[in-house]
Amino acid sequence: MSEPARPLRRIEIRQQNETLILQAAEKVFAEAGFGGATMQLIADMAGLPKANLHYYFPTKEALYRQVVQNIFEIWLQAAGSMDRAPGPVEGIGAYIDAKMEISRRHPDGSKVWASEVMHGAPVIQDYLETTLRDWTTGRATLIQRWIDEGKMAPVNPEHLLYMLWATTQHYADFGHQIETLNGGKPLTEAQWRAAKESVKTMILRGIGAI
Amino acid sequence: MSEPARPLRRIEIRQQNETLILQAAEKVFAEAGFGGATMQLIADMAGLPKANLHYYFPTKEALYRQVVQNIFEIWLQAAGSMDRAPGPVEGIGAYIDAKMEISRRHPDGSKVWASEVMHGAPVIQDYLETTLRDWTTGRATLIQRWIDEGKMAPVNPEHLLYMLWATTQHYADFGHQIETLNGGKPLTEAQWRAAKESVKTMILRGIGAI
DNA sequence: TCTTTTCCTGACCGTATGGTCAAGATGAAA
DNA sequence: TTTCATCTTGACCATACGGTCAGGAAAAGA
Repeated sequence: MSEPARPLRRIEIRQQNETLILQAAEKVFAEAGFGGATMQLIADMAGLPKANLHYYFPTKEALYRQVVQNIFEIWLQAAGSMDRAPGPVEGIGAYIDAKMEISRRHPDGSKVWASEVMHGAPVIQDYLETTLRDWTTGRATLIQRWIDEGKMAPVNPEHLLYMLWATTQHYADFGHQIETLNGGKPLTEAQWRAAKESVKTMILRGIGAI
Repeated sequence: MSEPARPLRRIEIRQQNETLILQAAEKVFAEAGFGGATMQLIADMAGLPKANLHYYFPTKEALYRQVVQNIFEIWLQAAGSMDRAPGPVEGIGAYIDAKMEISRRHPDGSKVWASEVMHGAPVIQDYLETTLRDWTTGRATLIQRWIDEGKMAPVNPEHLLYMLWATTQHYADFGHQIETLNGGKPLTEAQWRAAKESVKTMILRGIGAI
């Protein structure tokens, strides 16, 4: 029936349980918000006793912090897709693809991130002021270069970035609304493709790149 | 110093206190989320004893529900700005203006709305399925007509609407992030104008209307 | 004025929550 | 096998929360 059940090694135990807890936590935090989430609920979803959660993560805040940081890592990964591109069509196109894929694969993470920022970023304010700000100014410079090279229309780089974030993350954060308007059914594979294409076409044409 | 302090009439008292409570509630719900908000905090912010809140609103849910409904009303008002326009430039332009103005004037309301939808719209699901769905299909038809009349490129109307919502509401929901990237200062009057223009230009060009 | 209705609020209650702890179980090391 | 470090967990605790209530204050009506 089940696994041969070889006794797990220490490191395996730790990693397995931490992953289990973090996955459950991401889901619960996304569904209920930080204040609405309870350690008991996360524990139940992870299939562990509540006291065990506090063994791996001393406080609810610590657990939440880890969840948010993990999301930021994913976010940073996608951020790289914009570089090493000869122009906006490839660079911004790839970035939209990557961010749409995140919205599809990690909707809970995206919601936790949105919630965190909406509440004033109490936990990741320092990231906003360092990593995110650096990334943003770097990318704004890149966009400005493309503009100077005549590869796209002279748009405000910051507002373009905001539009990219807003539009792509909307498919995760407001996924429930989209699903409702889609007759109560999640977007199909084909609909996701259409969404990506729509977003890419409208934005790339909007910045005069195509 | 202060007012002559004519004793308030019943109806005045009721209206004044309800408004006071609703304003405080909107702020607290936006800052802390439904789960993180406490009746005590709302009461303190409104300058009333907690028991008085329960006199006007029987439960926390009832108070929250009223806050969300008020936001939906504002949302619906802006929704009208898209009609009675000869084409996308005027219609969508006006809609963007209206929604950007809401993001600026009612950022807390926008956050509460976003939070509500992100958590699966437990309170306003029926609105999504009725009013919002009707409005959306109606506007999609309007956009399709503009496309058929050759006034804009053939884009998917639904995804255009999502982009409009996402982009405009981003300035409220992620206002903290934008403020941080703006050197920690809120957008100035001029920056808001620039934001509006950027959004309008990029989207209207993106749909081939200009 | 007297009566009735509405408004106000301090004190209180049951519950649920985040967090603790001590004692036991289990895998690693000697 | 024996010893040690890590992991597990039921029971427990202090606190904070949503909500109640009784009794008084104030306005409206007669």
